[in-house]
Amino acid sequence: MHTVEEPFCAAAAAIEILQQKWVLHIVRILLDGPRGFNELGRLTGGCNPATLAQRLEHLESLGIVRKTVHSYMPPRTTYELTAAGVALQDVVAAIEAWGKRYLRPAGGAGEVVCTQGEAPAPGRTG
Amino acid sequence: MHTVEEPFCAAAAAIEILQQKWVLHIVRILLDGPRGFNELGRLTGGCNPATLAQRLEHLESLGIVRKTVHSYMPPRTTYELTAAGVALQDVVAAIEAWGKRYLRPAGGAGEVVCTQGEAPAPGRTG
DNA sequence: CCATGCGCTTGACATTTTATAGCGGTTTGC
DNA sequence: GCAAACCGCTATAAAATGTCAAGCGCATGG
Repeated sequence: MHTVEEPFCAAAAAIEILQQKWVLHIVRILLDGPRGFNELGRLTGGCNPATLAQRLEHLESLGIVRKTVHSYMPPRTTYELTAAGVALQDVVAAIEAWGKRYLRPAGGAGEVVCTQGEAPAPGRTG
Repeated sequence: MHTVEEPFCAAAAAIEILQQKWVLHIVRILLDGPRGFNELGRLTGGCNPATLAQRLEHLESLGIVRKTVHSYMPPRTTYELTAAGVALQDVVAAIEAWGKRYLRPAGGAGEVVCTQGEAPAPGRTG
């Protein structure tokens, strides 16, 4: 679609994959162990089957997720991370660390970053 | 929309913010220094003004980005990261490291993860 | 037996992102 | 001086994407 100026930016390329809706959630859940399709959908926080199937297929084609069919009937499948997928733990860990440090439980109107140590300014919105 | 089972998952909350389209790109660019609106749009790889404005406003309300209007006329505004925003460098760095390690320049049919170095398994990535 | 759950697809719908044009004005080029 | 380009940013419609609800074929639990 674009990306014509830079030869290859690893960060930008990785971001393109990870910023897709639900991807980071999927990885995060899978980091905890193999999961089934519906189980994964629930654990991600409610990813619908259509999107989940597409994300999973994409991640599988990328070699980040591995799909294992244990039996067609009754249907029993598990998704797990490959080595490349497990390596994303560093990313998820960094995100979680950031969240723990700068995000507060959110009262309801969206998350708010706590600018502790920052914002010497008098204004609000911190 | 959801999140009813867990009291507060920092990782999930942070992911909700970061997985929005262009957010990670914006942060990545801003990590390199303050930028103007249109400049930012170009550097992100072509984020359109409508989305960019919305993302910027959201990030600002979150306290991740700080907007500074130097002059209304001629219009001169700069966006830069707050301390919370700069802290995302760890996340971007982790993403970039992962990308460098597991992503290859992509021939054209989408990026492909290279499972080299890892995967002590006998078969191929499957 | 009937309801439920499994993995996953389909189709209609809602939300999000995109492209394009434009505002008011200053700067640049000729 | 005038036309064009650019600044930050908004409006609009169209396209892309994500969501919901239902369901297939079958095994299990009440």
